[in-house]
Amino acid sequence: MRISELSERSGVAVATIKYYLREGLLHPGLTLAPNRADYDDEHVRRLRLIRALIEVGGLSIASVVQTLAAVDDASVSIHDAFGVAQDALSPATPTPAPELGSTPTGSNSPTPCTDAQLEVDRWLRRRRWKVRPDAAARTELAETLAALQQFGWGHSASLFDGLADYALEQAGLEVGYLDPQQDRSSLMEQAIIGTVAFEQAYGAIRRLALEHQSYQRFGRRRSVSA
Amino acid sequence: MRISELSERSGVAVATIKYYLREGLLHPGLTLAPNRADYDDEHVRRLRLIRALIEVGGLSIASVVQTLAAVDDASVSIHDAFGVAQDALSPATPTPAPELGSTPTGSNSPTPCTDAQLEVDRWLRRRRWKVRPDAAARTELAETLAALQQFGWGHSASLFDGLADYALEQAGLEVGYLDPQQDRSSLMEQAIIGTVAFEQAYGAIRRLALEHQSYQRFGRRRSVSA
DNA sequence: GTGTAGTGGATAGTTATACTATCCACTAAC
DNA sequence: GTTAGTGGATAGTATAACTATCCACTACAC
Repeated sequence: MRISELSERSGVAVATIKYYLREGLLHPGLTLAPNRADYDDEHVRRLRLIRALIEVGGLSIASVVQTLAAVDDASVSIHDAFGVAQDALSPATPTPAPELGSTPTGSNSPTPCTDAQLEVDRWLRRRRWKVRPDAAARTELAETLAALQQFGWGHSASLFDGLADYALEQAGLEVGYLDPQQDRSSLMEQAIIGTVAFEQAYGAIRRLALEHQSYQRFGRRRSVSA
Repeated sequence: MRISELSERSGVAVATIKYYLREGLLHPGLTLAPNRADYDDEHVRRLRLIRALIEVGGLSIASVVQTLAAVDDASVSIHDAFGVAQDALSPATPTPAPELGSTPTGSNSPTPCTDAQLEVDRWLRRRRWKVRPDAAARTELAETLAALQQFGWGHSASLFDGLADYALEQAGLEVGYLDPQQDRSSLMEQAIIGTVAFEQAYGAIRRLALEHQSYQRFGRRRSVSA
């Protein structure tokens, strides 16, 4: 298959495919001649996965590269690949804080992130969840906890207990759905798509549910004092 | 309060505050002289909200503008403001598809999005959820359904039934937590932060739970055939 | 008074991301 | 033997979110 056919079949522009090849998202085709290379169904399949991660999961190209590297590396276990995919979904440490005293942050921000971080770590220990100490989701959760605290949504991580009970159950179903007997790359793909797509799905469903519930509670009332 | 003090107290750089003023995210201070304006605690508070929406929720500046406009517009009901915040959280219609025949998409992509869209709309009707027909989350959910279908995660929206039952319950708790007696702007802020932060929190918790469950199922095994 | 740090406002520049377009030597098929 | 198309390289574009510079001016210290 030539690049133009790959483009047609995947719906991805030729220039974009070339870009993905350069970035290492897509394996190069079999070079038949200096200006002739052969692509196959694996390339179509890979492009579908790439587009799904970008469009559905909102991953950056760099995150996709990392994720696909784990998919392709046969020495990475399914479990470890899950970890990579999960970190790729976390919004890439939005708090680098390069330790410069030049930032306008004076005596403010009494490291609420660290407080929340400790709280989250303690909470995870109480629940006996086996997660890497450096899992990106830990930090992410600590940041959302800090934000919720600031705006009057309670102070302790036990705020998340209900969510966690349900998430554990749901994650069990999702992981259980995967068949360890099928071939490794399909299993990986399915696990990764599941990780990103169900997360988006839950977000969307939650927003629909919130809209429905807020209609029940606040609907038809045209404003609430000033 | 002068701009430098506002910067110190909020931890946002002066240049960034000026940028937010230009973009209309922050109300201008009270102008005392051509080069003197006065900012108050409301500005500090607003900056905290803006940063939380951007850092925790990952919203774009444009989405924040829209959300804050709803917060400030006293004629917008709480319920409608929820809708605005929810749409701001959806990843801004990543499928504009400007109807150009020039795109490389030939006869492929048998509008799976539309099929999934119909399926999602039917599913919502079955559940009797009251949501705007143009809610962004509908489209988003349809897209994730299409992705899940493509990768072998089942075909019907009933895949989401469990998620939806739980989301409904959780959304009820969340909306119920809001006190309609408190002043409008605090209520709005709390509702909006809740919408964005709990969504991120659930995502993070879900990833932690997935990691835990995948450890139980796949951990210690070093790869699964090739 | 005079100097100077800081201000508000405008405008221009920067960095990063994700493409998109152009160029070119070449070649396979008509 | 022409020509549409290819692979590969390189350059350009668009957008987002800042960041930096400039400038006339002014409040306050001395």
